[in-house]
Amino acid sequence: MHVSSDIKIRDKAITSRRLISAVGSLLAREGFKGVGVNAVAREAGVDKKLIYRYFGGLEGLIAAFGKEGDFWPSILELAGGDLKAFSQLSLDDRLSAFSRNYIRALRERPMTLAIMAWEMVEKNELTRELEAVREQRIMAFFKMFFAAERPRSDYRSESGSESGSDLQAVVMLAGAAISYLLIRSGHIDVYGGIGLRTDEDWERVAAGIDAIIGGIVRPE
Amino acid sequence: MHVSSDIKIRDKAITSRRLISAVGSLLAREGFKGVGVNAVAREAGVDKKLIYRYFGGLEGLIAAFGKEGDFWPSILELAGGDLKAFSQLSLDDRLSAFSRNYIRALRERPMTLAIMAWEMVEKNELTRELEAVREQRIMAFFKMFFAAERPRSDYRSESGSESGSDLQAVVMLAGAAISYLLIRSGHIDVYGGIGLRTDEDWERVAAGIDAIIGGIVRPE
DNA sequence: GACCCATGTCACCGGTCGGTGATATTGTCG
DNA sequence: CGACAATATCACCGACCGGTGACATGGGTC
Repeated sequence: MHVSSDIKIRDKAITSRRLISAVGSLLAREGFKGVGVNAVAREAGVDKKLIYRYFGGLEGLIAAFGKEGDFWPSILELAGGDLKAFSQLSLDDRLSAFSRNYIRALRERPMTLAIMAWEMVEKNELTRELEAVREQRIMAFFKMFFAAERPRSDYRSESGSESGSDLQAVVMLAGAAISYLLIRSGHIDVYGGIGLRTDEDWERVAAGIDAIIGGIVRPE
Repeated sequence: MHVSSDIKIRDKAITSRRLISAVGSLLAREGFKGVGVNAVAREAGVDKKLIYRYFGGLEGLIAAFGKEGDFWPSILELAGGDLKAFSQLSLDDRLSAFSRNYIRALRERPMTLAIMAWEMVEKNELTRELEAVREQRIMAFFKMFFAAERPRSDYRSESGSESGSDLQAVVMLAGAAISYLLIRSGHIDVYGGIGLRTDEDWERVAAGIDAIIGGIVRPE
């Protein structure tokens, strides 16, 4: 009796999804330390043997989780939701908006922050996946909105160095700083006198980035 | 026979030191995941019971290790070895030198980087100790060399915001960015197209900071 | 010498970990 | 229906974990 296909989907597919999403909720709730074979199986309400049967082990399951989820903000989100409008901003407004969008996007993704914390400590299929996606997206984002813009940009380095490479370094430094502070905000409230809790705190951080960008983009 | 005091020091003192330094070497060699009661005792060649007897447990031992070591660069080191000379540099030269000294100091301290990675993930007596020392030193450093300098500094924010707070935010953002990249350099070779391996890579990072600082300090 | 206490050793505990073989259940198809 | 293969469960393994009680040893004090 092939009852079309409605209720009988209670097999491998649904179990696999249960396991995968168990990784996610466990990761969000307890951090990467809580992600073990036994814990994941318990969380999913499924026998751990199935982790080995369906995914070949925890690594495979984690890799599957990495490929499923979209924990990294899209280019669209980093641009603030409107590519056209974003591309028409001035260079420093673009950079400023990017940093704010980046902060907001990550603050909305505790799971991504958990993975980023994991990244600081070890390498696995999940962190490799996140790493690859991020590197690809951030480079695409940079090339789309900043590198191409360089010819008609209004900044220049006053010293005789190559005028182009610094912008990339500065953008990535800003990203690194934001990432560091966001990850650490999970365990501390203040870093070097800078608060890491409230919206106002993060506005101060964003303003600091603005100051940096402002200085870089238009040295007058 | 109190044989002065030469060989008979084979007691509590030496054993405690063995345990403490075992934490250090284990941390440097295997990262914080390798620091457990059994592993530390094995590394020290001592029974683990003594960890409980002498330190009240692993937490106490780790706290003792934290108080012993000087894993955080001193103000002197961050200033480049000569406080007077450093204080006589121009503001942007001071900031530039600071970022380079900070990078070098941390690159020379893999154990400190291991603790900083640990910090990203959980809180314990060691990370609390490092956190306290760092917060104190970095604030003292900032106040000593930058905050006091503010009155006669030559930077200003063009928008109407308070002119002072930004410098602190920018300095801490630079520190955060450097910390992030240094910690991650343990597991990846490139971040956002920026290399994290060779001296030249780190020189590029330092140059990026210079560009930031240059923009901030003299917007004209 | 006898004593005592600090120091160190050993065996053992309960619990959790990752991993696996045997077995029960269930849907599908001939 | 009967047979079969996929799906799921269960019991169990050895290894390691943090933690502790019982005991050996040895050095200093009276």
